[in-house]
Amino acid sequence: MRLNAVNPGRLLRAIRFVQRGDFAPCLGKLRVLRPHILTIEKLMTEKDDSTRMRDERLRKLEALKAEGVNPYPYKFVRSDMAAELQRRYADLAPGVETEDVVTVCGRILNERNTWMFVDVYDESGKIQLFCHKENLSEDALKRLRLLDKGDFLGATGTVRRTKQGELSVKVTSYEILGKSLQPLPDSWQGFTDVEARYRHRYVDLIINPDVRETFRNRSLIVRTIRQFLDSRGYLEIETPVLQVEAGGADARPFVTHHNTLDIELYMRIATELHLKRLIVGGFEKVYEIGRIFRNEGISTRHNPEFTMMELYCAYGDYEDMMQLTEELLAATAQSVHGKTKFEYAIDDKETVEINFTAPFPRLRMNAAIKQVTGVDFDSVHDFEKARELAKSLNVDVKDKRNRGEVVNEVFEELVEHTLIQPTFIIDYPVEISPLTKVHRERQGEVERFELFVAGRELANGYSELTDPLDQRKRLEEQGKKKAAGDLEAMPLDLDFILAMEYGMPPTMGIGIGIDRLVMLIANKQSVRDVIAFPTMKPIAKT
RNA sequence: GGGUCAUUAGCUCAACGGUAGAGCAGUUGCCUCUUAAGCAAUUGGUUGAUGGUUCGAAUCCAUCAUGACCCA
Repeated sequence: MRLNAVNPGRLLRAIRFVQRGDFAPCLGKLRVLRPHILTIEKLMTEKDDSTRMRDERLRKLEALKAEGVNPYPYKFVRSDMAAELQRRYADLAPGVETEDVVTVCGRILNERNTWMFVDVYDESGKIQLFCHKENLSEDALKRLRLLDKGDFLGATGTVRRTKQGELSVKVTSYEILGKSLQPLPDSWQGFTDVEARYRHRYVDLIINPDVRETFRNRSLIVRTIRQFLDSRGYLEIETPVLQVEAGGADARPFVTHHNTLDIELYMRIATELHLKRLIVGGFEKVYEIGRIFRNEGISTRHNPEFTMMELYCAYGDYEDMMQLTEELLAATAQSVHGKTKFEYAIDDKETVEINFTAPFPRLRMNAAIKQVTGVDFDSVHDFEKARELAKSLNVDVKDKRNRGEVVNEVFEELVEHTLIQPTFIIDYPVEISPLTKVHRERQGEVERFELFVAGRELANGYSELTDPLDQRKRLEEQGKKKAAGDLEAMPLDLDFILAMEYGMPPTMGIGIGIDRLVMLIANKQSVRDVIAFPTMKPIAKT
């Protein structure tokens, strides 16, 4: 270790060597250290910038308390929201003062001219406070200096519009409603660090108005779906998250443990099997908007927990289901945009207008593949030939075990990303659809559709398999896959089969990924932008 | 899982082998005035972590951590 470095950080490391007793290499240089000892001691005792800023706010907090002010009071009664005032006084001319007294409250995000002008934001928007010395007591004026950006404030005063045209409340009294101890990011430069925004979403929400907008839209979309379905007589019923077997989809579940039963439980990967039990039980229209958990990778398109809407309706088939889906999706787009067409940025370069106006085109999977590649899988019936064909298209199918998986892989690899406008891909291979009725006309296929928009899967629906004997056979096939090491294969849920043996009416069903739907309608490219608190790796403690 | 890039003050970013800087925020004055925005002064850093190379590392190398993008 050489000690002629003057960087305090390096010196500190040198000190550690000395503390360890390893000072032989630096004996001759100790004299160099002496002038820096003070710097080092300062470094070791002084706090970093963020702590000092917090301390500054703590100082103000104590000062407030010393003056008998409770910086965290119990309640505050306001007369008006900011946006309501902006509406009501939209025609008030610059420079005009009213005698209307209002009381507002919100978070301080900006201040100008040493607390003479204070921008307060409530959930609806902004209102400026005008704190002039002629309206405030000397104490109140002085106490303004104990405020910080980020504090919650309530204020009473008269409404006026300043000469510069800003609607303001001329403050006669104010009250601190919640002291902030943390400095907010710079409001002009913004808060752009993606990781920090997800980890500290509350700060993101304070600083970035479009983030609040996104979650308002998300709520609106979910509410629209509920209203749409409720008005058609659908019943929302909650099904278990904790299950002994996690079935209904191809995915690896999260495993958890029940202490008193001392058993492993799985978190659901779909709501399908329980909602269908409800159809057996006599409900004819059921749905659930619920959290699903899949133990998979994390990416811009995948979060381990996400929200899915699943719906089942007796006596309908997949054709009826597609029709309902079109109407439902049109309604969600309408609720946010007021129309069924909207812009979506597929990537940095390309923005398209997505058209959610019903009806969406239907295209058989094999026809879609033929359209893109020129290859017609309708005429290929055996596994080996299908595999050869896929290889000729440069699609890797070495881990595929049957013709259906190969065809699906070709579709996902080559066709899926080309489907920009809403398109129903219909008639899937039977091997990859263990819960779907076989096609009434076409051998080897099932009555299943998936809806693709902007190159991504958005929904998945079928004419539900209701034949218990066929169902048992198909799940036994899955069991073989599982035994062969496929971790995503479905388990054999014997109670589900038993339920079906009691008899089940023809049923249509669908699952719609709510997060992906919100991404589309809110024009977001990452699923983390539409999940308030996305799953993050914990930061390693050092 | 693989590749590329990123990580420097509270925030947004410079410095790319030679004394770690700016703007904003913060603090202290003065000023009762404003729309990024009054004026002036000023504090603030173990450059993500750990090792290594070097006379000298924010900078080069290795490993790790976290994230973004692309691929699987």
